[in-house]
Amino acid sequence: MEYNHRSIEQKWQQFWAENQTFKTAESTDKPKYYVLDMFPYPSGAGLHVGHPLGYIASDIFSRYKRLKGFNVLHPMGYDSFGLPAEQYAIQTGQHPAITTAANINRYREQLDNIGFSYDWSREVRTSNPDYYKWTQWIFMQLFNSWYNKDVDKAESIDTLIDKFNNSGSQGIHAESDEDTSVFSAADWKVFSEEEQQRELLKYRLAYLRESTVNWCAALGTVLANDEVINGVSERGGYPVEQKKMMQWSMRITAYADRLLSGLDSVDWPEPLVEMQRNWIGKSVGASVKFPLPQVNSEIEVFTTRVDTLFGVSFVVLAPEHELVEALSTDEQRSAVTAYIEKTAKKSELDRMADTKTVSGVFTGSYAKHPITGEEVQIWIADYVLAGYGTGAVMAVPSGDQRDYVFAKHFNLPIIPISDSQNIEEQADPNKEGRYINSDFINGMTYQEAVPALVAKLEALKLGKAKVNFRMRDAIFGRQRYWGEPVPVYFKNGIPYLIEEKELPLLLPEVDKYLPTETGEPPLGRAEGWKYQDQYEYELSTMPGWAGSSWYWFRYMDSQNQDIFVSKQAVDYWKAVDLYIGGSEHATGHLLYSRFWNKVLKDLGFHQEEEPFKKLINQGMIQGRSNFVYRVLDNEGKGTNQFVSLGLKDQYNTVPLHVDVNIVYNDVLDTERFKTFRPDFADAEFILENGKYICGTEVEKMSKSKFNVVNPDDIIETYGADTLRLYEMFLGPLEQAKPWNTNGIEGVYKFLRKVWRLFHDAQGNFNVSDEEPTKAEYKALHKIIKKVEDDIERFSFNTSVSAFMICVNELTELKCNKRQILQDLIIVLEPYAPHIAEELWALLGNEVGTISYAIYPTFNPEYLIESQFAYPVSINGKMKMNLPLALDLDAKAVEEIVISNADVQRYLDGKAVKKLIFVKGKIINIVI
RNA sequence: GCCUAGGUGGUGGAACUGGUAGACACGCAGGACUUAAAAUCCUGUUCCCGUUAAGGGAGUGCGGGUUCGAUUCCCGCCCUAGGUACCA
Repeated sequence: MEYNHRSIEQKWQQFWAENQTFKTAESTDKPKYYVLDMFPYPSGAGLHVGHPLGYIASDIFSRYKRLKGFNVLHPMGYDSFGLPAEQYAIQTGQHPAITTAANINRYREQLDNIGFSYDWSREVRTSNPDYYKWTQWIFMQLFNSWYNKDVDKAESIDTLIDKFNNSGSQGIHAESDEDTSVFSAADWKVFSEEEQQRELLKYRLAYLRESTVNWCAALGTVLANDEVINGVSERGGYPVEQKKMMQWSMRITAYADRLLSGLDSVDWPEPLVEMQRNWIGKSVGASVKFPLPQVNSEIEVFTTRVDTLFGVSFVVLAPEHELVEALSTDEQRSAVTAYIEKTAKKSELDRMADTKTVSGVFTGSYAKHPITGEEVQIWIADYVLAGYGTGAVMAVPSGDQRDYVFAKHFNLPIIPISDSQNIEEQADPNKEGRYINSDFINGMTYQEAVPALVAKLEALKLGKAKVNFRMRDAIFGRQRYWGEPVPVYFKNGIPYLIEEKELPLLLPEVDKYLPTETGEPPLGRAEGWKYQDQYEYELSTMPGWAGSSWYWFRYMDSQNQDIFVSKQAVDYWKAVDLYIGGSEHATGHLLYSRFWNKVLKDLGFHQEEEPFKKLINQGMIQGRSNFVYRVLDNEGKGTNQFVSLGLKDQYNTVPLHVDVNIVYNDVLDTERFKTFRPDFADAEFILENGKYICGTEVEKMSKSKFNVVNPDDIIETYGADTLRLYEMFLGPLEQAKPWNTNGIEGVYKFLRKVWRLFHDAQGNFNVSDEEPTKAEYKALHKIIKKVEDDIERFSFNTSVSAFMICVNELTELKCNKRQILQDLIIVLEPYAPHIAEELWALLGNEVGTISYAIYPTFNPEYLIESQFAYPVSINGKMKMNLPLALDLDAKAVEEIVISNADVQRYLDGKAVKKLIFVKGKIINIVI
């Protein structure tokens, strides 16, 4: 029988499912290993050939680890709350749960076709009440916690209440809102319930506060910062505006330092680590206050260069700064108002795009320099951003290029502050010289000046050392339907948690998935949706990232009804050892997950500071579009003639996308093309060499470009094993690459060769029990070593090539030895599990047990080179085949006499200076 | 602008700590088997010179450098992709 991928693959997929071959349990006699894929959002379009890339890699790794004797946890699930299902519901009225279930079924079918070794008994779906019960429960833990800076971790809110009861707000070092009150224990005790709750809310890790949010009117919801790309929504590309709203937020900024330092302990790709570092955006500097006696206030600025304080010649406020109104003098008021109106009209995008134009306006007021007391002008300008730092900067034109340009433009003073500065053409921020024009730090170096200044400012209570972060707290509510309800109700406008035994708080039914007439979120439509029939529930739902911020815990113990993960399970599985997914989650999911992981650790639910030890980003698979060229007539209208790529320049043509599935190796199947669209039925072709060659272009994979390739189609034609091997063969895992089916035949041929090697001409399984020869062992042990090395360093593409070489060698040797095959298929199993299982069974092993086999041990003895002639170069130049049976001693090279006549001619009487050995062989003689 | 990754045949790519550059595969050309096709197998395939061959020369984005020897290390530049930005 020929290699029949259809029957083999169907048989084993069914066997694995029926026997639960990959079901995992905690085991004490094997080390554990946790391999996780980023779970997919099940979209209506199903999987295309790009999606499984990372899943195949993780499956290969999981299967390999099993063969290496590890107890492997390799689960899969669905991130099933999200916008597309809801948008579809708005259009069609179909409940998102129905759409989602259908999409999941489709995904599952497609995943099963590829032959993954997932333990499906642990599947999670974030939209299942059994699952989101615990998402809500974790929210409650966050609501019930505060961050104690004294011990640098989150604690139960009860410990804070105790402190308030004992000593009031004194001596509390917490991450909190800015506007916390100062009170004594006695004050606290007489606070009303409402006052107490309002105060506590300022400390909770999940809190409700009036915040400036990214409001997307088109989507009818707020968005987190990572969901806004270049001023438009990540999903849909709709405009986003800044708006003040009461919103749930997560105090992720409390963890900024730990999120940053934790990056040093994980094995992640450098670009990803860098992205998170930039996102967190730590800058070390000082905050400095410029007194405003005229309004009995002060302007606080943040600076990373407090040493340049005496170079300040003016102060700049963002147009949105709260003091702008009070500081505008009557003469300047109209100019200021006009400027604010002008900047307000500019969209976020315009403001970012236009960094060249210098603009700003004088407020008419002056602030006092904190040390010299001199008056400095206060300006407003849109180069200062309201959202970063304090929304105000001290301008040092000699040291900062933006300030320099601004000062030049408006003719403001530029004060040199260092004897090493050159400020003829531009600002000079160097820290090398000694200070001048700088009061008491004159003559000091940078290292001396900074602490001196900070001490002085602290003494004056006009400044202090400060660390500033770019990262903001994460907005946690969405004004949408298809998400987790927030387990909160309101009494007198104060949020309270519902009781734990009420969980899960089920998502209620609504008549429409749109906001209410009064502009409330869709949950406002739910009838009778009140806590204990009297208190209003929170109407917004949780954001998309809620369910994905803890799901790796649930896989450890997915059926547990009492807790999100049992102590026993989490003590065994600990953290994810290998996580594979796309880099697009760098500042979203991967940051939020680390945050929740740390909170849950602080609260004592597990021990791991970081959830994902090693992370690999698989590169995106792009589409590769094919084009046909339609010939245009004299009036420029399309005719029925299509000209092949190589001849198109002789005609006036227009390119048209053509379905890549009717193109093979860029040659168009002209018959199928005629049925591609009705108006192509009588198409005529101008061929080159009897073929129609299509043009190509790399684009995003999308239906409208007819370049979507469905894995099911590939599997139908070539089989899952071929798909798995080919996706790996395509190139390095981490590299982005276009999908191109052109080379797939080579991989398919390889599998057929393996099959034929162990079958006779009649197609009967045929192995020999003879002892393998040395050459056969060599071929085998080369592949054992190579695949092991490759998998350990995630270089899957080179393994596939090595397999091909191995089988070519064995075919050459006509080797069908049982002992060779037995080990060969174990090595092959991670990549092509179906054919491996089949051959394993044919060899007479217990059916379906190859996954539990032991990876063969590499024996280096088989790889020792025999002493034949090989090329040697002299001074790295000429090469010759040296029949080297010479007994050479590298220590005494000068004594060496090389008798070979050819070599002597080249040596020309010169002494040998050095012999270069590589892997025990001489490869170069230096004379 | 800054950060990160990368630039190798007609194509995808290989070369792991500096050691025969182009493995493996696709494509292409020629051939075997076949009435024919499919399938399979064999040979060739970086470029230039050389009638075939033997042989020689050039060659890993560009220009230098270190080394007996550089795709690999160093310096300067060009280009591509991803991220990020008046971040004070």
